Amino acid sequence: MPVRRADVIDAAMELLDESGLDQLSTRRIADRLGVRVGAIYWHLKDKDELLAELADRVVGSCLAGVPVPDGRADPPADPAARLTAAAHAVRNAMLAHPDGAALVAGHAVPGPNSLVLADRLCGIAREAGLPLPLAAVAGDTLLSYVTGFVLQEQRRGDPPHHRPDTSVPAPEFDPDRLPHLAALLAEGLPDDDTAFAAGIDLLVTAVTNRARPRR
Amino acid sequence: MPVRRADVIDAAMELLDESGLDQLSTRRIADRLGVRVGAIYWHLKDKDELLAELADRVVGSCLAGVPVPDGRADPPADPAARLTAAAHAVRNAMLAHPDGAALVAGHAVPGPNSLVLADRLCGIAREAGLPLPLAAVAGDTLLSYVTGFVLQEQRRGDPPHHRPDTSVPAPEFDPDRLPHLAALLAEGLPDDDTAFAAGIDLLVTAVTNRARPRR
DNA sequence: AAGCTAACCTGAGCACTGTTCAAGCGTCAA
DNA sequence: TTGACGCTTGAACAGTGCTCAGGTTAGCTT
Repeated sequence: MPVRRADVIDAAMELLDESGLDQLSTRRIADRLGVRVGAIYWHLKDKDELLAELADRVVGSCLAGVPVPDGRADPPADPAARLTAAAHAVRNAMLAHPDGAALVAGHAVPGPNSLVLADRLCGIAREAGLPLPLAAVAGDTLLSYVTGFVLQEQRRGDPPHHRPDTSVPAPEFDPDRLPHLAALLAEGLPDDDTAFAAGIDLLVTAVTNRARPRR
Repeated sequence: MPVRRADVIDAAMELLDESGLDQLSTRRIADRLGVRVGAIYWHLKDKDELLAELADRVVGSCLAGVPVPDGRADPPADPAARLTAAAHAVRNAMLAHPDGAALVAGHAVPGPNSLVLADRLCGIAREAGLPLPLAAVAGDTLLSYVTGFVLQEQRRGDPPHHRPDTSVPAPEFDPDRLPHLAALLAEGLPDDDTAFAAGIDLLVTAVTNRARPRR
């Protein structure tokens, strides 16, 4: 039974989940499929094509959690809640795979799922009352923020053997030159979940306030 | 005259500016310095160490444009303006080098300049009236957004030989499944500068509104 | 049954990458 | 003169993405 294109992508996905993005080589994929490297390139023209496919799968896996704009007559039910739900769905999808954020951030051409996601976010923003170009910007802002956040979140957490120093976060840390960070460190920094929730809250209230400057 | 550590980083920076991140190899740096590869590894232990240094230089080059929190008695002069100025400075610094965003997004341990930047942003947010943990979140949100935005901005613009199809942005583009994107496309999408400005405006007014929910 | 075509795969190889390390310079101090 | 030390070389290792002429196998046509 021959290997099919989808099999290659499946194998790549498994490999990604097991060992992260930088262990994902064509040779390893071939090994897992019981095949030589050249065979990979019959199904995919590029490694880039592979990664694009993986990235689109990752964002696709969040679409179930992203509410569809309901399109009913106004007022549509709580656009703010739908936007925050969407943001969390996107983050969770990225967190579900090692280097998930790097993957989706790393490739230019948006796959079909990315387009659907962008469309939905824009749609919800419109139902929140934003005019079109601004709604698009809002959706894009939300997405850029989420990818940026998860990117640094995963990069902090992923490196497997990079914790010889469990000391203070910064080796040489001059509290006089960095007064606010020092103060923050003193009263304990928030964990990723609450920081993300707070950031999203900030963004979403910004969007909904922009929609109705004066109620 | 021997090569010094700073020389290596300088050469790497030049190479980055000329040909982008994926052309930046240790061998090429050595060539430029008139030296063999091994010499590089006497000055730097890793390529990662090199990239971290480059990244910190990039964010360092924006610090001049990032206002220092003035620390005067309240009300401090226009924190909103200072935040947007900072955001634009960060973006411009990243745009000044190919793959600048990928560089700073790509490495976990924040260099000294990154710490200073984070501290300043947090400080401005505090002067805008936010309590400490929230101010930190606000600064971080802003940074995550900027890096996320410039990341996709540069990835769209950089690929050197990837424009055989100057057709519509999306090859198969079903306007029924993507109604909002279709509408957006119909009335013309905003360029990067205005989109960024709008996104920052969204974020900054969110921050300042949060500071004073009712004036 | 013979022939043909297309899908799929192999083997070998190219040009490159980051990284290591014994050995060798060159310069300065003792 | 003898060391020691800073800096560099040469050569290699193990891995990467990618290509391609040539082989296999299966199914369809005649």
